[in-house]
Amino acid sequence: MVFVSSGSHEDLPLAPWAKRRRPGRSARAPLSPAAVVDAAFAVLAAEGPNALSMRRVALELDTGPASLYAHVSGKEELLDLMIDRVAGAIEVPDPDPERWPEQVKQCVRDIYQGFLAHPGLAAANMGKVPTGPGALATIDRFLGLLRAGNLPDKVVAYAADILPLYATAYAFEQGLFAGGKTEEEALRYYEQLDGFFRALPAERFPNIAALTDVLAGEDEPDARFEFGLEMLVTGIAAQARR
Amino acid sequence: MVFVSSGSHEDLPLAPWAKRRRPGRSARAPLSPAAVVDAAFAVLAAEGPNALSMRRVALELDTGPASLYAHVSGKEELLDLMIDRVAGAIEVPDPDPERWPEQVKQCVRDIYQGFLAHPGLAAANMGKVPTGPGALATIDRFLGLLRAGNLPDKVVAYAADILPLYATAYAFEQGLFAGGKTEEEALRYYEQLDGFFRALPAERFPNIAALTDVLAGEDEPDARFEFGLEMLVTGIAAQARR
DNA sequence: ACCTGAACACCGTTCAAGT
DNA sequence: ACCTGAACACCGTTCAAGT
Repeated sequence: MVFVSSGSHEDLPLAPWAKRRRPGRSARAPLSPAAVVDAAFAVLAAEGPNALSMRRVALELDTGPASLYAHVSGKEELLDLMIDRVAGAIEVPDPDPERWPEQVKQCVRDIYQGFLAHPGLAAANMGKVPTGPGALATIDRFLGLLRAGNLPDKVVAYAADILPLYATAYAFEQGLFAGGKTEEEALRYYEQLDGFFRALPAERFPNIAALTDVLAGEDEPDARFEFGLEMLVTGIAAQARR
Repeated sequence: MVFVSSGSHEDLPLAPWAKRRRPGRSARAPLSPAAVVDAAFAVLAAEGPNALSMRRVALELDTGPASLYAHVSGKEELLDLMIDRVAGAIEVPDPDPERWPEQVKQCVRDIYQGFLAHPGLAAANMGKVPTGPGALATIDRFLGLLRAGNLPDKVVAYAADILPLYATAYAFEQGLFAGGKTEEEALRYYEQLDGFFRALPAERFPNIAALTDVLAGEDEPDARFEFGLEMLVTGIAAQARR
């Protein structure tokens, strides 16, 4: 789990000589966009994506929902700010020609892990062109890495779109699937699903029946993610100029 | 645009001797799960995904929201039923070894187009294992097509997951992007975005600056979709047993 | 059995009023 | 300027009551 936070020190204990604020809003830092985003991450981590509402974030800050709108234009911008932190936290290495395919793959894994660690953001990230400073910095470095693969510019541009889309979509899917399920619940769900597929009439669904075992064996999402990733990166690398 | 409907005849004129119902709920077919799904598709087509609420669907049927719950367990099931129609409408051809890669690609395109034509369903489809009759039939035929590629069973299983995920994610992204935008608005948005990227400081984002032209030229989502599709299918085909 | 009005427990957002 | 209570216009879902 990646911990994402701004540089604020609000969890440090108060120095004894610090003026205590009158209670009402407890001794918290004053509101700011960063504080709102911090609170949103706290809510997300503590109660999951379904609890991530303006009202719940306001509660986290001991205030009413209207107060947030002085620092954030709305829920969409709040999500964008959260996404920008996650995107900005992704570290893209300096290109090393010897390890190029592995470097690209690791970046995509990091995008995947970043969104998987913060369920609810993957969905909000799809269909948007990132314009935040964190995302732009990461994208620029990622473009730099891709360009080191000696690819035509057009392939670089396509790859820079498709690889993050793959990582984001996979994280969205995986996050929804695992979301709010305990280990035990997930196991139960898998068993039920397995039972359902085994109970299907084989004459009507012959291919499902023939593949039930291997379809059921897919409780390794990582292997499936790697399978698709390997294909995409291999395909991209194959377009290198000679 | 794909038209999806059940076999009901509700748009036929009433025969003159047919008993007119007392007005209150106009002369409509009685409620049924299929009628609810029909109404939901009508709302989606007329007002887009944001309008697709239980309440709006109920209004379409001249009734209150509570009435829907006699035929559908909730919004999630309604979406599942809608998805099952879209999935069931996808036609998977009998395998033709000579045209195998093209056949697979066409199926993925059809999934993409199916979800693109019904925005809002792509998001709801992610992270779910399909269990409806329409989707199962399509999946079975798609598995049959994949198996004709002489692939190891495990590759068939992975491909059957990743290809629809790609199509669904792409449709989700594209649908969000295009969603509710007129042609003119979309063009304006592209211009603004182009302006934004050109205004970025080149020394801080050198790779974005170097690629602005080719990044901006990406107003051809179909080409990008095909680029990724080609890679995935080529990569899958390459795993055929010799 | 099927349908319904009314209510419950939520949303995001706005706005006039406070300090 | 920043914050707030209250309200507005929505949600999905439940439930007792109708027919």
